[in-house]
Amino acid sequence: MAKALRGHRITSFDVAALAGVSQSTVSRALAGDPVVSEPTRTRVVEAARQLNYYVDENAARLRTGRTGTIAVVVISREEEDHADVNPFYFSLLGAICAAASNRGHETIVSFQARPDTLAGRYEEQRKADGLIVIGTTANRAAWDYYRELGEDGAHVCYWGSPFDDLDWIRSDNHQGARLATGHLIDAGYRDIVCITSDGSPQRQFTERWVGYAERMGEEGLTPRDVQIDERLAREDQGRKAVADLIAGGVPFDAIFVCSDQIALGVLLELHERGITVPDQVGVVGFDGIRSGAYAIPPLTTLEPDFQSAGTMLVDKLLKQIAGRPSPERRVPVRLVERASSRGPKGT
Amino acid sequence: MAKALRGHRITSFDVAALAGVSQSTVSRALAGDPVVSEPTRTRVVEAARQLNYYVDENAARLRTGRTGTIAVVVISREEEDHADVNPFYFSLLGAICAAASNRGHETIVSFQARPDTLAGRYEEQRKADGLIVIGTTANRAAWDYYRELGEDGAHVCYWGSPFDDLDWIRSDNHQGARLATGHLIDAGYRDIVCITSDGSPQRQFTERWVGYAERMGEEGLTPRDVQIDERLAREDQGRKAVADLIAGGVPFDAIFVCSDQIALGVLLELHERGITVPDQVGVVGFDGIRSGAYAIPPLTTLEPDFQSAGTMLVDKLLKQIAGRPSPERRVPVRLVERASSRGPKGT
DNA sequence: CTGAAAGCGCTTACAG
DNA sequence: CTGAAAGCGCTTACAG
Repeated sequence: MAKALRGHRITSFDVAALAGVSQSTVSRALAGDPVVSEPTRTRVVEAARQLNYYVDENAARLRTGRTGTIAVVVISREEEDHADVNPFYFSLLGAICAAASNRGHETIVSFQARPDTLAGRYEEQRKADGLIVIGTTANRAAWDYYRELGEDGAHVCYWGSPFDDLDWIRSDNHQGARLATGHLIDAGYRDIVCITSDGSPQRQFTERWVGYAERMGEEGLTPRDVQIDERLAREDQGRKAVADLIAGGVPFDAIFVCSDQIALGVLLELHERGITVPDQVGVVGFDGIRSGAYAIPPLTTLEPDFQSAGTMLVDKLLKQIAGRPSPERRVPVRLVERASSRGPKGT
Repeated sequence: MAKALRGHRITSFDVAALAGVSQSTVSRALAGDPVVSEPTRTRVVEAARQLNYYVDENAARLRTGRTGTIAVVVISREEEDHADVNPFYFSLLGAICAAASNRGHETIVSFQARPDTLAGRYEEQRKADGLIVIGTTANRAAWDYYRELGEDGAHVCYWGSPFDDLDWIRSDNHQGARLATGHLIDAGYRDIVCITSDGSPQRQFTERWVGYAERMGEEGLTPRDVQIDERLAREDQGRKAVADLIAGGVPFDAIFVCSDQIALGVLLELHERGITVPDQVGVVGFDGIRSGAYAIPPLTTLEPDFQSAGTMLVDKLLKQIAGRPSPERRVPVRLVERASSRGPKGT
């Protein structure tokens, strides 16, 4: 078998010779063309097995023009190490690869950060049929680059795009924020603030803020926001927001944080200041990253259904390629109750 | 530009016509062949830019036989969700993709878990020039599958292989374990136990145990191990090991845990039993996963240099493909001191 | 149901 | 330094 890889390459002609049929019949038989008779197919398959033959995908793709491949780009911050990419995107990446595989597609993956090395001409190079872009919205240069790609006619789908007009999938942020806020209210918290950002390109934060504010209003409570400093690392954004909140002197007994990564910083800062969670202050995050389960204390959060997220992204892209519309945009989220927030009052 | 993707495909013949040269000159010019004169190259490059032309990689690969692509397989447990893959492997995956990109290679990524859908004939299908396998050693069927691939002549490199005879890269486990043990000893801990596994395929655990035992011996201390139950999830392995340790009645004041994931369970169990860390018991993990930084308390650990790990894996594979030997096998690790262990005595 | 032939778009000896 | 031509290994009309 080593010979098959190292020496003369086995082609469909070799299989044809062994099976006693023509090369075109080999191609049809292995592609599963129903026009081939069953006895012939059996002979061909057996010959291919004996010779350890596999179709050369480059030749097949050159001929058909289809690649059966999806490119996935993970955008990170320019200064960020690859080991420090938000684990949320790693989980999403895993789900996308799995979903693509379920649909019979290969995935080529690329981490992109520096504006001078952005790459995405996958379709022009016939490396992929389309592109899924995920990752931080903090890297504006990257988002502008991929937006342009789409305008040039490439097939692209996004997770949580900063641009509303693109083909995107997002968490059900509105419903999730309502769930989080309702959960805190039910637990007896009243002075609930929201750590968010409305100046950032991160539309998801705005959507979460709106859901929170809406639910607060329904209860006759006043929504109040603390804006993060986008220039800091996520964790430090959380620390600083808590410092700002306390410096502002407005009383609070719970915090809805629009991102788990930021919430981890919030928990650290509260801990260091001797403020006990969940007794003095309840905290709820958003995203369901696994670090939350080991935080001080374990973080209540809203977790999107990653498997659905992967499948929806892949299916949306495949439909876009096929020229069919796909209305689905929102991934369902569920509340994961942990120790950073009390349970419903009286429980 | 949209036309370039949607309508007639732009080829090197179109570029040749616009630049007023032959198709072969276009190919040479864009490939950077130094035989092409500078004025000619400039004209060709400009024509390609105008037409938004990119080389069809399928045609190029068919012709050259090289793919410029590395396949990366992440093995997970059969029952495991893709969102639950050990974050260590996600960090490693990011580093591998980055390193491959630095070497001018594309990466196709696949998550593999179920034994009936294992896939890896990347070279036979001419999808990649070689394969890097990372992930849990708990999935024995998967490791056997990829081992066989290598025996069939495929180019494969592994992270932390259960098989010593394969071409692998691992953390410098021996040195790391010595660092961890020395750190605990310096802090004044004496009854230091090691949570590990010697029956498992995970050779790295054995290597860490050996380094720990060696360092203990040098200090005249008795090494003692607690074996994990491989059937459990990593976190539960840690919880159970602590329970076993306490049930055994042997005194301990520090634990060196051979994996961060297991250590997170250890911390939770100690916390729930009211055992304070680092005062009553010091804890050190291994792997440098980011969740450790948010654990109760933040986990002291040994972190491999992920960037080196990615580069070493890619370079080892490329050398294997080129038929050249590569002696490098060990990735340097550094001690990351956090609150789960005291500092050196008197500090 | 099967076969002979064209052609996908490149790279690279070969010739000049 | 540049061009004409062969050929990589398939898929798929077309013919029978």
